[in-house]
Amino acid sequence: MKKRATIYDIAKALGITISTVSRALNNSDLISATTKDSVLRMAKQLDYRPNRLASSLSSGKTYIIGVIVPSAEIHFFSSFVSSLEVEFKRAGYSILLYQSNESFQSEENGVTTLLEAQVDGLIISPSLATTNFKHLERLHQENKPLLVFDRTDNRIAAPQVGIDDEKAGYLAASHLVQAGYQRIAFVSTASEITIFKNRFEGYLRALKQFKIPFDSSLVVRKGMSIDAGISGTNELLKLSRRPDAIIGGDDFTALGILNALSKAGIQPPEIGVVGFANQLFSAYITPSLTTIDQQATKMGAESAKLFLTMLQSASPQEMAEKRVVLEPILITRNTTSLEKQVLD
Amino acid sequence: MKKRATIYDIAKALGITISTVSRALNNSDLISATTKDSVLRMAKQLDYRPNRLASSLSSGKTYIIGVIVPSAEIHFFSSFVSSLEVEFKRAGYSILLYQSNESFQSEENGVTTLLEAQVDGLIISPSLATTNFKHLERLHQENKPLLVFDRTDNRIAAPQVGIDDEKAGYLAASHLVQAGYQRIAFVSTASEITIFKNRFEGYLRALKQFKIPFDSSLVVRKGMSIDAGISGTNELLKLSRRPDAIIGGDDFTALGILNALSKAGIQPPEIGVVGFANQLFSAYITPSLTTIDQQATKMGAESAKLFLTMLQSASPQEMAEKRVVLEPILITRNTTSLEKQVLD
DNA sequence: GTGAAAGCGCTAACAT
DNA sequence: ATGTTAGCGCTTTCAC
Repeated sequence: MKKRATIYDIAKALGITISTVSRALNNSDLISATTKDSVLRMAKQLDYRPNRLASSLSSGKTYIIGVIVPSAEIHFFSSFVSSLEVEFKRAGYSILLYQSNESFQSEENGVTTLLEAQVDGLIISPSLATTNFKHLERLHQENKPLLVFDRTDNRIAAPQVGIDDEKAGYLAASHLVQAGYQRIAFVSTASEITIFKNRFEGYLRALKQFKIPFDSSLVVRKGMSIDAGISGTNELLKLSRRPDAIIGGDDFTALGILNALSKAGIQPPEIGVVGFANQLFSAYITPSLTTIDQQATKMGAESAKLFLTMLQSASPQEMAEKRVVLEPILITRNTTSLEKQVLD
Repeated sequence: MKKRATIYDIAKALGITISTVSRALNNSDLISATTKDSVLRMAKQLDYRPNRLASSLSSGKTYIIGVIVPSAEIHFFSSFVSSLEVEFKRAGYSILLYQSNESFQSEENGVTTLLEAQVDGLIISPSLATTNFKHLERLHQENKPLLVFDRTDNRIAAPQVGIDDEKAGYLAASHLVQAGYQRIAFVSTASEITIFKNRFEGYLRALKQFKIPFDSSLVVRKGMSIDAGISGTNELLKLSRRPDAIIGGDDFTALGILNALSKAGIQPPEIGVVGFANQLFSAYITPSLTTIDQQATKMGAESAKLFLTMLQSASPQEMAEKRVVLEPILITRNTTSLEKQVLD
């Protein structure tokens, strides 16, 4: 295992200095074509590979972006990360990945870890447990770009990319009303996360618009998961005045809802069901699930684009007010309608 | 934006030298408890945060592991990465993520990028397009751990973690035979990737064992995707002697197969269908899909465990022969059987 | 137990 | 166009 060649080795071999080598390697314009050429040639000959660490230490830029997601296993997030990585790679940036696992403390540790690794900036979707944002202020202090996606919250002083969650809730509820449903239940989380509150607001707005009285017994907050969907539905079915439609907090919750309904001998769209997220499976289950698409890929691309401009900017702080709000997309399928669906 | 505190600041404030500070911070045992204490206190007071970059440059260890996957969007891989990240985080390592996007060139670039970032090692599942492994030998040269997962290949000199793919193919085919099917088709990729060849070998072994003649017209190699499943199935249905069961290269292919069968008015298990991967959706589609589970989470955990021991080892090269072979798990569902299934 | 000093490999003024 | 020379912040011998 012989030592890696450094710019010193190139300089020595060529009888020039390291600054010249460095310039040649970095394509500086104040260098002669011949020198540049011989340096490049010698670099290849010595199998030279730059040590980005040394460069980073000296220049202060690592070309690494920290990304914190609740879980990389959730399709929405992996899809987002995937899209982000593609865009960043193109711009010469890499992604250091950290999962908060929906834990606030883990998220704090993540910020620390990534900051110590000297990332050039941080992109995050806060955990469900995150209710204060002090740990994110450190990015400010270090004058490093911070961007929040999906679980946006105006209490965080940073640009944010997400969907219009109020509208998403509205879309879900109004779609159901227009499909003829009247008693629309809502099974979701008790989390104080802004986007979930907003979805609920949208649901309320739709009810109001269509002059449907709000009935709090139709709101169940047991979390978001298959199990939560099942137990929430069972609870709803016990009501003297049952719902005729149920909105799930996400597609997994909706899956649980479908399962519980099926066990009770009810086949949607007899009772309507709407999910959130447009998980891959939602098109393929039977009945296929009506849901709201969150545009993970587009969100990733938009986030990358915005973030790259922040990285150029001398004072990323000034962009803190920036918001990118993508349209939620209602995907109508068989849990709310009897039309034949085709897999695509 | 005042400058971050360094060990120099701590040293100056305390009237001691940076070596002492460094030792105290790193919990060296040849330091007095009082000094250690005062250093820690002062560090906190100055809001000191270590610069891992500097430490890495000096020590040669970054505590960052490069991970190259074909795509972070595929559930198997995101699930693997997620599991890996959890285990590594626990051991103080972070993950630098790179997607090859099934391109050999991109994969090569990935190796370069990660190596320049001075990762402490590399974990990879090679792209479908990867047929030579020179780019991975660089890890050897730098004496850094390399681990291959899932798409294992004995031509790579590195420890490998995967499932027994021959057995997986065998399980799929023998299960079908035992369920009463006789003409079993195989829709997969033409890729020369070892694991796909092995699955096919397993399929052949099952046929042989049950004395079912091999019929090459039942083997379709159009790739693995929903579309490939659809067109492959349409092709098979045109045969004068149709198959009575079809194995798909992965769950998406199987999804396409189901779709094409449904269009042709055929409802499994009339024709049996088996997939690979146990994607999340496979339990929830109708009919639910019989498939082979690849144990992504366990594979991630096993990989992390093995990799961590390699990181301890002075000569990780010596572990190149190490293989961890997980059992593929047959998940029997409704596409091969009429028993009632319950969502779990 | 603590200090002095030489690096780690590169960047970026400043000089020439 | 090229060279000189401080660093970047930390680790790690080697002394004392």
